[in-house]
Amino acid sequence: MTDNGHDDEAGQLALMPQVARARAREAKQQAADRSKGPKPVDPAEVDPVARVLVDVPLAHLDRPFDYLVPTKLADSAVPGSRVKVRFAGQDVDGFVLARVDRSEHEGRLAPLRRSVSSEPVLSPQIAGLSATVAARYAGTRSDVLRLAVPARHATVEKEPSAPAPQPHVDLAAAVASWAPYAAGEEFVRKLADGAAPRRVWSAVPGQDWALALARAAAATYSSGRGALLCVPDHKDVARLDAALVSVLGPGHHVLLTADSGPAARYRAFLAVSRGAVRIVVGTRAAAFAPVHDLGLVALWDDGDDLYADQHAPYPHTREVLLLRAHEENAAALVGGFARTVEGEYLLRTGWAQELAAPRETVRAAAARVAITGATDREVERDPFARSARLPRTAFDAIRDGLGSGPVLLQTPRLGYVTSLACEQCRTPARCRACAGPLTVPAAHRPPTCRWCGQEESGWACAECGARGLRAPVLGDRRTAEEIGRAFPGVAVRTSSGDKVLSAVDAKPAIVVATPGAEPVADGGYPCVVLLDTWLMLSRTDLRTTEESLRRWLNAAAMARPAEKGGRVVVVGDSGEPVLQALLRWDPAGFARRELADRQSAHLPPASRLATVSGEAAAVASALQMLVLPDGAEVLGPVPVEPAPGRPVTDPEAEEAPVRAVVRVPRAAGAQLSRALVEMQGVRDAKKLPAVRVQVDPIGLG
DNA sequence: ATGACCAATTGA
DNA sequence: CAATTGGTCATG
Repeated sequence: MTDNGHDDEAGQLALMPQVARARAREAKQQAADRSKGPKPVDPAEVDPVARVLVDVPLAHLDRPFDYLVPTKLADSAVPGSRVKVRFAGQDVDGFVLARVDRSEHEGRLAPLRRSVSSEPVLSPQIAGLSATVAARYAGTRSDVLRLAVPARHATVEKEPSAPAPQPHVDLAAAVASWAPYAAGEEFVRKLADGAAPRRVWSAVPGQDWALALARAAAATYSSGRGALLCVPDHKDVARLDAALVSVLGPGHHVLLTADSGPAARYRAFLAVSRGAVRIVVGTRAAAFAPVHDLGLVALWDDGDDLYADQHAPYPHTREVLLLRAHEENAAALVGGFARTVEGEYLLRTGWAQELAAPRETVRAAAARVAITGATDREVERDPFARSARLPRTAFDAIRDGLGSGPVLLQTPRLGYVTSLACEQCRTPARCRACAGPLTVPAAHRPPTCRWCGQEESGWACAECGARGLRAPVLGDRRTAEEIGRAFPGVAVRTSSGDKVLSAVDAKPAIVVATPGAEPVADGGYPCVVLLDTWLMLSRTDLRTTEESLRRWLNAAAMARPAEKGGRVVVVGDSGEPVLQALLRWDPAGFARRELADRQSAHLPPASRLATVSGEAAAVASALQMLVLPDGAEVLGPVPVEPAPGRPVTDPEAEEAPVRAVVRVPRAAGAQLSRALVEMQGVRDAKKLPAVRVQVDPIGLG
C-alpha cells in the first residue's frame, strides 16, 4: 500500500534510482529554500493536509495530490471547496477532496496558494460519482467535473438560499397516478416508505407523464428524501415544472439547465448543494446535481439523443443516473412511451422490474392507428394526393379531426427545400432532362424530377460522379404551406427547431411539427398524422428503427383515445415491421426483438464498444499499445469525415482522420475502459498525438 | 502541460 | 569537450 522508501538505507537507494533522485532533488530544493529564506508556511492546526484534485487535462495526472493548508486558509479550504495550487510550475484550479491529518506523500508538501471560496461545491457523493463516470467512459475526473459543477458566480454565492417550505404530500393522489400500472401502487408506496425500487416504465398512451413523474417525486419527498428528474429538453422542463407546482406548490424544486444563464444556473445549483431544495428538474446538465438524501432518479424518454453529452468523456444521462442510483441507493425510474434496448436490457439482467399497464388498459388508452400507403397507384388515381403529398385517407382523417380540435402533423425534418443531394459532395441532385430538383415521390421508388416527372434510376453526381443520394429534406414550412392550401381557412401553425410551441389550445388548427417539437394539445389531438415515415427509416444509422418508433410513439401518444375518436394515420409502408409495432402499440415487443438483434450482432448494450479516432498514424499506434481483454475485437480503422469545426486548410498535408472500433463482451467492459484509460495515460505522458476515445457512443453510422 | 534530468548526438 | 537535442520521469 504505502511506499517502502521511508527508512531506506543507502544500499537500497542505489537499487531504487527514482527514489534516490527524488531524495536528491528534495535535499537540493530544501537547501535552496533555506538559503533564499522560504516563506514561513504556518500549517493549520487541525487537518493540515488537503487532498486536491487538480484540473489538468492529462489522464495520468487524474489522481489527488496533497498540499499543506496554511492557517489562514484553515477554515475556507474545506472539503469540496475550490482552491488554486501550484502544480508543475503553474497555477491551476482544483477541488479539495478531503482534509486529513497527515500525508502519505514522502516529500515536502507545497502550500495551497489560495482558497477560491469556502463553498463546498463538490460533495463526497459527486466526487465519487465523477470517478465512477470517468472510469466507465475512459475519461478523466476533471472532464467529468466540468460537466458536474457549474461555473462559480461570486455575487450569487453571497446570496442565501431560500429553504423549501414544509411539504404536504397527497399520497392518495400519487397512488392514483400510478394505479393504471400493474404493481404501480406498490411502486409509489415503496418510494414513500424510503425503499429504492428500480423500474423500467412503459407509459400508457395519452398519460400525463409529467404529472406522474411529479407525483413519484412527491412520494419520495414524503419519505424525507430528494428526487432528481431529467427530461430531454427545455419544453419538457417547463412541463414538468408546471406539474410539480401543481402537485407540491412552489418552492420545493429548482430547474437546472445549461441554457438558463450562469447566474441562474449557479443559484439553482447552490440551493441544491446547500440542501435548501431537494427536488431537481432538468436536462442532462442536471444529472450530476448534488441532491441531498437522494431517494429517486428518474429519466423521461431515455431514447432521446439529447441525453448523450457532447463533451468529453461523452457520458449518457441514463448511465449517469443509474450509476448514481446504485451508489446512493436511490430508486430509479426510466421510461417513456417507447422502450429503449438499454431499458429492455435492464429488465433482462434483472437490474430493474417492469412498470407497465395491462394490455386492455393500453388498448383503451391508445388512438386507432391506421397505416396508409402513398403508392404510385394511389397517387395517380388521386390528383389531390399528388399535389399535397397526402393520401386520401390522411386527408379525410385530418378533415374529420378538425371538426373537434387541433390536428398534429409530424414531418421528418427541418428546412424548406425538398430536394436530394449527392451523398459525397452535397451538390443538389438535378434532373438530366430539365435540371429540376429530384425527390423521392414514394417509398421504394426511384428519385423523380419535381418539375418534369422524369424518373432518374441511374443517377450519378455531375460534380464528383458518386452514385449515392442523401435523403431529401422535407421541410415543416413547406409542408405547412401545402397543407394550408389543401385546407383553406384553417389556421396552420408550425413547431420546430428554435421556434417550438409548448402547447396549443383545443380550437381546430393544423399543427405541423418536427419530431420532439410537438406541442401538447389541451384535451389531446383528435387526429395525428405521421408523414413520410419512409424518410425517417431511410437513414443508415444503427438506431434508425428504434429512433423512428420512439418519435412516432411520442407523437401518437398525444392523440385522444380511440373511444373518444382519436385517430393516428401513418403514411408509410404497412409491410415495415416497425410500423406494425406502432400499429399494435407494442414498444416492449419491439425492444425485445431489437435487443435480440443487437445481441446476435455483438452490439451494445449486450457488448461494450469503444471508438478510437484521430489521425491514422496516431490511431494505429494507440491500438498497438492497448492491452485488450480476452475476446476483444478490433474493427477498422476506417476513414471518417474530418472532425467538425476544424477547417481543412491544407488537405494535402492533413493526415487522414480514421476511426477504429473496439468491441468486447459486456462482462469485460470495465477492463476495456481501464485499458483505454491506461493507453491515454501513457500517450499523454509521452506527448504522443491525441486520439479521441468514446465508450458506447450513440449512433455509430 | 512544464520542468528537470540524463544520455546520446552533434559540432568546432 | 562543450553545446544541443531527445527521451523519460515527476509534478504534492
